Amino acid sequence: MTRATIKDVSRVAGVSIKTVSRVLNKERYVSDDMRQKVEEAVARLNYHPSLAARTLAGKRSFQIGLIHDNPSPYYIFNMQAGVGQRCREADFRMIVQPCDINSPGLVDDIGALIDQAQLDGIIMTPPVTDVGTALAELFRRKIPVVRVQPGTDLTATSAVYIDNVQAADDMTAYLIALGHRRIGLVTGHANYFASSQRLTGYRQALQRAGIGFDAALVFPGQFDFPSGAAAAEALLALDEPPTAIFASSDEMAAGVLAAAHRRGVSVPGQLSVAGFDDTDLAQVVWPALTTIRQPIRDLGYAAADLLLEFGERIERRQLPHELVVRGSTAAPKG
Amino acid sequence: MTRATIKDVSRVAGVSIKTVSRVLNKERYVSDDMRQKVEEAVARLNYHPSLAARTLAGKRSFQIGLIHDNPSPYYIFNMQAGVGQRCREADFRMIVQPCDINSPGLVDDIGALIDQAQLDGIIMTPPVTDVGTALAELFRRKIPVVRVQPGTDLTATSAVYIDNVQAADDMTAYLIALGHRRIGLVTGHANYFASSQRLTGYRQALQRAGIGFDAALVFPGQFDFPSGAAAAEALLALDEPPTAIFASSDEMAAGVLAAAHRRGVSVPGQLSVAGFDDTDLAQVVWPALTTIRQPIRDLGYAAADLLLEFGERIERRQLPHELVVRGSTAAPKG
DNA sequence: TTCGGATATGACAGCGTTATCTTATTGGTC
DNA sequence: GACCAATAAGATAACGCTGTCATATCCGAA
Repeated sequence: MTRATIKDVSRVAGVSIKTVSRVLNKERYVSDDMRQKVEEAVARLNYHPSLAARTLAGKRSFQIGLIHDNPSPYYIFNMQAGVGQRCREADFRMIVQPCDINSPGLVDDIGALIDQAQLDGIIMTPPVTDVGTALAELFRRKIPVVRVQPGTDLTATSAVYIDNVQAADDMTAYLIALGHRRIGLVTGHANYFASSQRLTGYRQALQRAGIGFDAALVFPGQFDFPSGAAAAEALLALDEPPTAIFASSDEMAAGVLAAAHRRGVSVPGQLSVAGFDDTDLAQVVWPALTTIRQPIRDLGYAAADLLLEFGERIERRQLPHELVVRGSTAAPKG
Repeated sequence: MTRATIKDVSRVAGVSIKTVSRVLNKERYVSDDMRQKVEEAVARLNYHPSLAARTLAGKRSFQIGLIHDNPSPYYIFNMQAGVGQRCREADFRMIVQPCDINSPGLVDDIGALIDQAQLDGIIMTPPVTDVGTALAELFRRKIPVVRVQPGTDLTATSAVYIDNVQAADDMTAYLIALGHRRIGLVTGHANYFASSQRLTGYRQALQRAGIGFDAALVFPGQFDFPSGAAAAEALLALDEPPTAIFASSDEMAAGVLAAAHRRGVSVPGQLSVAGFDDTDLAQVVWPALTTIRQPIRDLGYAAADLLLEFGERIERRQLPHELVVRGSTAAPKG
């Protein structure tokens, strides 16, 4: 028993294959009578149209690509979940393509992907969003693109994002409100525009509170655990150490926690620690992290939605973030 | 400028399209002369064959599916990375399909996926591996299947796996060697066959050491953080609490750590804690977890390899696990 | 010298859809 | 009552490849 084709359906339903095609594609000018006959035949034969044939014959492939170079399992998992759900709703398929933004073959790989699979659209996540050569290639091919949290050419493509500046401002202001005056900041990887945005938000909140900016309290990180731990070691070794450390990712915040534990510094008693992202990690370390919830899954859903709803038309959508207070922050001593 | 087709290549190279096809598919009976001409033309035109056309015309689709219903971002991320890498090497594409093993539409969804995309093979991860109806559907379609860590019908399909019994035995024996006699066990979700296998390994090691099995020390978990914390609370509240707790996943071990922290029980001073998997998590909690390294990425790579190398032929491959000692375990006091 | 298998290339049908064009049929308007 | 637009359905040609079959050449053995 081989799989049913559109011809089988048309024979069983007693109509032409074009009519079957019309029903499948929800085109106009089909009588209810015909539609019903076709739908019955489809169900009876358990017919599923061949994507390959649809792609070859038509202009659409019913597939979109998700391109990323992101080492965070949590981020990718949730992004895929969001994009995947929207795809399922539209009966589209999601092709996931990890890549390496430093590879010389990056642009060719992306081009090959689009050519081979005839993708209907592309979603990119940071830091791929800001690779100029890759963007140029996509423009050349005139393929609809949605970028998640782009850092450059903001109006060149559709985009979904959160307000990183405001988010970092919120967290910093929260720590200030608790009574902290010396607040350390561990920044993120320089490849990510979000890193500098968060620094901006941090400075903005300090300034509003009339607290001077102290460059000695800002330490560069890579978004990962070791760099968070290293930054904390350095910050805690200062003559006048901070009473709170705001890390630009939960992973780095976990590193800060580990460094504090190692040094016998109690959290939040002697040191408040804050993260960013609200990944699963935030709730499985001890104490649980005060952090900024970034709706990664929703960002993915929204990205796919823009692609499917608007295609080439450029649209932008900002999603809300949220300050989540848990056990890792408290008022400073004294 | 529209994309190049095989006709363009054949024209530029001055050969028939069939010869181009032969070169592309690395078939026999092509002279070096021809091959070179074709390759030059392919490069010059930046030609990438249409997957849709290849799938429609040929017997293969150059796509395999990865079906999972697994809530662990880390597991999925690494599995995808492994499968994805092997796919890239073979110029195949990976279609990721999350699913819900409790959904009544599961079997239909899988069938639709295979029909629509004409997949060349399927990889399944636990617990989907052991859903009888889904397996039956795959057999009906005679599609090559590789299961990762299957729990039932072990010889029905190709499979890749680690020796869970031995791994749990190794960890338990290690704790015994440290001097522990009362060792708590937090088991995994009942849907996963690995859960009972690990219990078997635990009992096996106890028995070999002449330590009686105490059912009060075994607590059911769900592989997640809250259930680990709950289990630890219960175990630590016993009249005679264990000096070590072996959790069947790192997430649960993190829960155990949190419970210990909350109760002021020092780790590893008063309580040793061990996990399973060696996910990223193991190194970002404090203290870092002693655990069993499960080569998830390698399992994915091996699964794809079996599919691509052997197709329908049933093959099995066992991969090595590894005991990783970190700071969360030590000899018991006294 | 002849024959046959291995090697090398091409012509062309067909895969299962969608797109285009054509052909009714219907219903409202003047 | 004639005409035109809107509606409804079908016939058939692509789409870009692979599979099949036909054909040509080469080389070594009988």
